[in-house]
Amino acid sequence: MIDLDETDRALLRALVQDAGQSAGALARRLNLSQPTAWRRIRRLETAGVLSGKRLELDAARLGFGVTVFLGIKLAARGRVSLEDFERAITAIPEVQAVHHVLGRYDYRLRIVARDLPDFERVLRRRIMVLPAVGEVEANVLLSEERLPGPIG
Amino acid sequence: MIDLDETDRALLRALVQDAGQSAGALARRLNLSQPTAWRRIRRLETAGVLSGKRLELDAARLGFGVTVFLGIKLAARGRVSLEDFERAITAIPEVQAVHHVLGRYDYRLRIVARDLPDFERVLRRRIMVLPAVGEVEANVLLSEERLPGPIG
DNA sequence: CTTGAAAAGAACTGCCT
DNA sequence: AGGCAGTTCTTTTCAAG
Repeated sequence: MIDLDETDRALLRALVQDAGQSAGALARRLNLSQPTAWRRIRRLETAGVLSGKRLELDAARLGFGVTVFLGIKLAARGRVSLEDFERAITAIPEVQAVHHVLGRYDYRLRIVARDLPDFERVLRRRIMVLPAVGEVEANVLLSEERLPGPIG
Repeated sequence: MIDLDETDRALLRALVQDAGQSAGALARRLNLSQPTAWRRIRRLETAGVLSGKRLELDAARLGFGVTVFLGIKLAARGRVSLEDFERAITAIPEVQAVHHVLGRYDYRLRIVARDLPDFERVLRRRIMVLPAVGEVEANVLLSEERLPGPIG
């Protein structure tokens, strides 16, 4: 764990919103010299704070109009191997994210599908057929907003 | 909605995993010329498929060791304004994402906190005090894995 | 910590197949 | 559509105040 000053926080805040900005552009925005901004960013990368740049895709424009969050409680019967379940679930192409969680459910999945019939196919033929699956709860995504979070 | 050939898909697959690659680097990887790769990426940007590059932060290294998913059902009493609720919830610094969903819950939040006592503070003093909040369910994140999804 | 400058590389443009 | 060669701009690195 590293500690940041206000300038570091400002850099992170700017980069979390748009990672496509150059060190030079950030320097101008924050009234820093270009080498200073560049060195600070490099320091954060080296410290492992910046884990990577990821591309955000517009799923709807690619024909995937439906996003569903699934909560899954594993079946209690028998010894269920978490590794086997995770292997099976990550092999489903429509699964975008797998969260192992504590609480009412054991896993929380983010799934995309072309439309609701397509989602039903994924649910019935890919998810429900897994022997480990117990209770399932679904939430269909209407809209989402990402926020900077407490770092910024 | 746009349709992609195999080359576009390969480009997206590469970029989803690491958005920090230049058009030239991608061209070499996929046996394309630099201008071709560049033109295709630009075409995808113009079409709105690439909605942006976001920086992924390692929350734990920044001192935020706890991530919790909250499902919130709005209170039925009175007319609850979704806009008011969204305004209040997005003003909480610890909230990283707000999903408006259909199903057992109305909203699904991703929240980060320094530790469990800190999360309890956020839950009690920030979330539960909102008049619109009805039923709440929490899932503490143990581990997560992001996958390319069906586009790649 | 800054400026200035040079080397490297990326982005973009026309022209040609 | 795809590629070649070239120009322009930015990033990155280094040297010096």
